Amino acid sequence: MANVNCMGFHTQIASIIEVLANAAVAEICKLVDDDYAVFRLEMSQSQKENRGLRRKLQILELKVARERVLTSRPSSVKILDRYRGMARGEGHLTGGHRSFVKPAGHNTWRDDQPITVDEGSGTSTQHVIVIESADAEAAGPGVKQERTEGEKDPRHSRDIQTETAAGVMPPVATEDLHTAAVPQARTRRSILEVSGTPNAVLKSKTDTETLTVTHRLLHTGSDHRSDPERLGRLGCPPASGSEYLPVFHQSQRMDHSRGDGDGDGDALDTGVDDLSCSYATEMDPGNMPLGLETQTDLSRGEWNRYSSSVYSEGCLDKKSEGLVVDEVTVKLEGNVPPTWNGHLGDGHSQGRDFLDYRESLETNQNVATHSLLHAFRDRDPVSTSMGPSDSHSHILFDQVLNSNDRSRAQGGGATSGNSKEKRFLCMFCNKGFSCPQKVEIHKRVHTGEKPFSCTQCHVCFAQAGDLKRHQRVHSGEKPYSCPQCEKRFSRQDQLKRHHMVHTRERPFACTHCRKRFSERSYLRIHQQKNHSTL
DNA sequence: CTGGGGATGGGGCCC
DNA sequence: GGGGCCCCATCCCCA
Repeated sequence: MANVNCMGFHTQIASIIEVLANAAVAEICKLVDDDYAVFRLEMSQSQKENRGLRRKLQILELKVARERVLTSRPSSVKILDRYRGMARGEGHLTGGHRSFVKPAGHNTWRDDQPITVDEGSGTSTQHVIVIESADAEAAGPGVKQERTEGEKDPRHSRDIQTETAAGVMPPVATEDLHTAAVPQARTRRSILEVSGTPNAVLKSKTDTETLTVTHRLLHTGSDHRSDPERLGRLGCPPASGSEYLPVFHQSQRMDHSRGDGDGDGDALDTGVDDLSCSYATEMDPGNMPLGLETQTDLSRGEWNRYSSSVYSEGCLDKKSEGLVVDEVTVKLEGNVPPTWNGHLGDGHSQGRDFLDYRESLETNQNVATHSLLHAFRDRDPVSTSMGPSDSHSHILFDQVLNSNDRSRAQGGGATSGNSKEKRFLCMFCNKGFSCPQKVEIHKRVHTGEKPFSCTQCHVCFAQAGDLKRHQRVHSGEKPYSCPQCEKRFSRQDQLKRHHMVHTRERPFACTHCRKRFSERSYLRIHQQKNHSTL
């Protein structure tokens, strides 16, 4: 009996302890939640303060840049190189690593050639390059100069000021600028290069509007440098030791400003420790359309190649060494066209988004608008490709156009198919797709973007599956064999096509001569040759 | 030798 | 991602 009472007592104690424990846990949770809420509140306040400080910093930088423009002598050619305390990588510009990428096959820089800055070796200098066009005209090509830190050239810490009447300013040059043809700046502008983070900010500023182009590079692993020779191949050289390299990533979209003027997602948020390059471009007040056209000129070649150069750097990064995120962000402050959705960091869009912006400008300013395809055709064919300005670009351009026509012929065009499911439209051809990812892939038809590069033959592909299929060419893998003749094929569709040899199947009949063919293309060729007048 | 047609390789791109 | 279709290029055969 005593044992029974004892057991009951223990049970009661256990239950009490359990209740107390539950209460304690609940109270702890409540305290944690409260503290967490307070912490989040403090965090948000801190973030707001940071944003405010960043804005102030931006304003100050812009003011400094403008003051330098106003106070500098027009005829002077200077480069101001502010040393910010960190040791600059000696030989950064002259060693095996190159600081910018020059398209292969071009020994000299052209006006419209972009210059990709590679600040991946921890350089910490800040360059303010002010270019006024008139001097550039007078001085001729190659007035921009930059010296490594170790050089004692007095021009090292100068402002470059040139003044040209017209032209486009490529982002920046950091190597061998003696050979660089100085771009003819259409407007008076200053270029502020801030080295210290892998962020490159292009700013085109007027009194009311600022176009900020942010190029963010996040490199992990070792510091890779571009090889101009390899860059010559479609602007998409392969990476050694990797099967293929999807260089453009659809992520990071959330980081892009949408032209709302909010600095939350601006380039300065991308990391303080990063190297950044900032270019402030001053334009004639009230001439924003021209200035923006200047920027869109980048998309017609300068910028596209610029970004493709960066893109090429991404290709050079080894897959095994980590993720490479190449991102370019275009930010508009001020009067932003409502249809603007262009940000070069749009995963796969490359310079094409400038076209979108240009299109939106035309729309918003009641300028005679082109169709998207027309706008595309209006562009320099070179800029439609990922590579340098070689003949392949024109081929690619034709391919893009043809593929565009073909895509329409294959049911493309306005919301082909089931529109209720294909509600994601291609901005080029208005074709509908079921999900945004498919649109992104499809847009490569128009942009010519081919992020997947074969490491063995340097051929680039727009889709990963195409690369995978292609690699059987090198591996010799032919998993599909014909049961009739033991002939082997690397692809199933090839086997299927071959199978018609045995079945004598000829499903495609000429309507003019009743001749039959096993493939539609045979029929088409036949009709072109024999019934071309029809 | 030439041209038409067949077979095949391979890229583009949509589903 | 894979399947499938389209297309083009190339080679070969043959009338």
